[in-house]
Amino acid sequence: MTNSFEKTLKDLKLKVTPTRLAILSVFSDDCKPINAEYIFKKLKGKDINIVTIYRTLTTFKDAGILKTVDLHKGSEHYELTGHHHHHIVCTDCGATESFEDCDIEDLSKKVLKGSSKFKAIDQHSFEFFGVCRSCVKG
Amino acid sequence: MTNSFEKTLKDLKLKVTPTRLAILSVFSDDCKPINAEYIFKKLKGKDINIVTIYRTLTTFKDAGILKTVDLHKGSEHYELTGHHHHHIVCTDCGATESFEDCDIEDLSKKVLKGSSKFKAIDQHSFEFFGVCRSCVKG
DNA sequence: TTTTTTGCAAAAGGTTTGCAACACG
DNA sequence: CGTGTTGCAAACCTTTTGCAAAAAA
Repeated sequence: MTNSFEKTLKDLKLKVTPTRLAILSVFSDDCKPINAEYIFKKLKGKDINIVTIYRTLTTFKDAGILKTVDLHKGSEHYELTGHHHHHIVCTDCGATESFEDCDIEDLSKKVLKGSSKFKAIDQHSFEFFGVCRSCVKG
Repeated sequence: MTNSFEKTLKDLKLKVTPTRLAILSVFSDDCKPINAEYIFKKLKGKDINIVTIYRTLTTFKDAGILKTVDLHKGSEHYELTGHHHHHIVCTDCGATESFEDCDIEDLSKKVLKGSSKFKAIDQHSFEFFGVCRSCVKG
């Protein structure tokens, strides 16, 4: 069975390389937003330069395979695009949980209608921050 | 008439200095999220070190006078706390507009109820990104 | 006078760039 | 073989830190 990411890359006319497949595999292994450093550590054995990881993340974001999520963690976090969801982030330990129930379409339309400056709205950031159960027991 | 920021600082047991008043005046002059660099340039004539600006911003955030807003602009942006609102940001020119109509309390409760990991939610990030009218004419 | 604030220089952390070597197609 | 990808070193940008001098209370 060929890695399904191979097809994704080919469809996007991106070259299929071991490095790229390795990076994508980290995303499917860990279903949460991650940063370059995290991927770098996960792939330590493969001697992939962190610069390559940064470049690959940018390439994948431009291609629409990945998107960035802002978790207030001081570095850019990425996750696979696909189903629309958002996160709750623990401000203590950084743990994340996702939720899907976000009915922002309506609000988006309403806000755009009420706006004097804007012609279109195409993205939004939306994350909750709080304290998770393990941190509250401190 | 004494600057009302003086009282704010005194109430918080923060020392009143020309630098701090100058920084606060930038916030009341420009009602939008701004970063350290912006304040630095606005106060060019006063020879305030940018390190001092960074430190002051942190102090004010800790004191609750300012809060940070994430506008995907590569640097931390701050604005006066006070009334709750959010922003639309132009992904082309960076222009911002604010809106107040955000009914996130209900969703927050619902999300927390549905969460297995989290005990409390106390903050959220929520901004729209789009294209403003002047940029659409490009 | 005591404590906080500020400036300066230097460092830190995350990310990007230039260029040559390499590898996919 | 040609173009896109990678590694390495170095640069860059934003932000933080250490320490001594200056200013607020």
